Amino acid sequence: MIQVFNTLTREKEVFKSITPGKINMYVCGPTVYNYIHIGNARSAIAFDTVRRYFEYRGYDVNYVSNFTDVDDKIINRAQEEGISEMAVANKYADAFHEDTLPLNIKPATVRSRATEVIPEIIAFVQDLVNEGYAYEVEGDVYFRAKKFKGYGILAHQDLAEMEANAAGRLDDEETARKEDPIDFAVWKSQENPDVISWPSPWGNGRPGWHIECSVMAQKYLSDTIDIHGGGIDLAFPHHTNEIAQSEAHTGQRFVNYWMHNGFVNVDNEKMSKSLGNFTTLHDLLANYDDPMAIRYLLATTQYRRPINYAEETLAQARAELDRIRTGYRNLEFRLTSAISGHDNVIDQEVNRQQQAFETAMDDDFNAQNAIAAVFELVTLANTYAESDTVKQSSGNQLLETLQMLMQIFGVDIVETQTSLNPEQKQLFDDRANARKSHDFQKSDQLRDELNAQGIIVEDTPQGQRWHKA
RNA sequence: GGUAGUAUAGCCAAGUGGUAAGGCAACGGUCUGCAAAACCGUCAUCGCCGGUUCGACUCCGGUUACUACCUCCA
Repeated sequence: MIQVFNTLTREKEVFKSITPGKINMYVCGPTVYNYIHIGNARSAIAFDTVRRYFEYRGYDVNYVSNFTDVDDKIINRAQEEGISEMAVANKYADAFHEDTLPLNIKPATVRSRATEVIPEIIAFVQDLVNEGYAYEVEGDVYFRAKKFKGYGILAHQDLAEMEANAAGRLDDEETARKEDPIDFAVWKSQENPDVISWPSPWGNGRPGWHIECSVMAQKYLSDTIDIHGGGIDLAFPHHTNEIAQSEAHTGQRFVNYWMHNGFVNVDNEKMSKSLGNFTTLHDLLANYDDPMAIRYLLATTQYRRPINYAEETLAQARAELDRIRTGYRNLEFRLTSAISGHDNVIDQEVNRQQQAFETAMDDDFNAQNAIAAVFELVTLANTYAESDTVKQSSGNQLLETLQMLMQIFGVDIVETQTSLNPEQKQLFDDRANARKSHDFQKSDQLRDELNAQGIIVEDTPQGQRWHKA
């Protein structure tokens, strides 16, 4: 039984998919006008981890996400750089794929772009107009928020309050056009031939921000989907408006479980584009040599909690991950001289911790409790590796479990296989011989030499071993 | 102003009506020719003030601080 915190009800609810064994989920992707920042990465990782856990639990997950590839920011960027809107979108969509690869984020089952569903968007908007949920004003089409019963409940916003706030904020021109200040655009007029636009029944224009997600979720999934995810800031207005559009359109419930990830903060302050205090993943990866540590940090914090990002927290995450890697390596090496068979005590403990992991993750993806079970396995691996007799089967099972559980977080703890070059191999063997003949001066010198080449040599009761620094 | 969230050791962070998981760092010890790694051990009374209770960090009331959302934003 998996429990999921549903933003709509603000409660943990027992998760039940519409179709047994299958999950349809939609996650809001980035606007591709720049490299994604750590906050975007966190969102992608949070839902990738959710997806991986559901898959581990045997679900077939249909994961749909989008790229918003046409909006004001992209248009501005295109004009600044003197290139087309699509060139901007393509560049940063490619960068997204490139940068998320080292973070081990699984590709979406379907990754759609807004501009790929323009006909569907226009048809959707037309229907809203026909049904009286939307109206046209000089080429713009607005959604009548008030006509949709229950508008704002996702974010628990009070309509009257919103109205008061919206009235004071919007520029007069746009407010004047709308019937009501809280109405929002589903289609935006664009008659300037230098700016990208599509012909529509209301003249040339482009989609409003929220409409693409409603359209894609319906097109690639269904009228009612199991899970819709995104950053907590999207609850209002984006998801609020999606609900209004979709439910007005289909008459069906749009989403069963709304999941929202918490923010990444910098120095305890929100990281945002307007504050300019964001770090792009692109830059971070360029200056950091352990992408798995980034994944570890972002995946092992419960998805709804804020993460305070700093070099120090990343370093701490890396230290934790190193402990897991080392434990894995310790037992892996020990297994080279293990005997066949298995130990019931070990097997049972491995099983127990795996269950603890599942219990934790079942509880709204409580990653911190899950990782605690992983550390129990690490300690078990280390103590087992030090025992006099190690059985192949149990040792292997322990390692496989450790690897599998970390893979749910998208963290690969098995270092890629490398080998010593012939010279290093010679130094390594010479050192073993020097130690055998108690020539410690020489053996220490050889160890230093290898160390200088990034090869760490360690002695164990089973002989010396090495790994990369 | 409205609506939410958070406050647990030097740091990160679980948790629950019955005397505080896990990790990082630190310190002590074991192991080691020396290291490294590992292992063992030490390290908090849970923002503040009241209340309920046999008993609260956990429930209730109040209070303080920080953060977020209220049409740029993951």
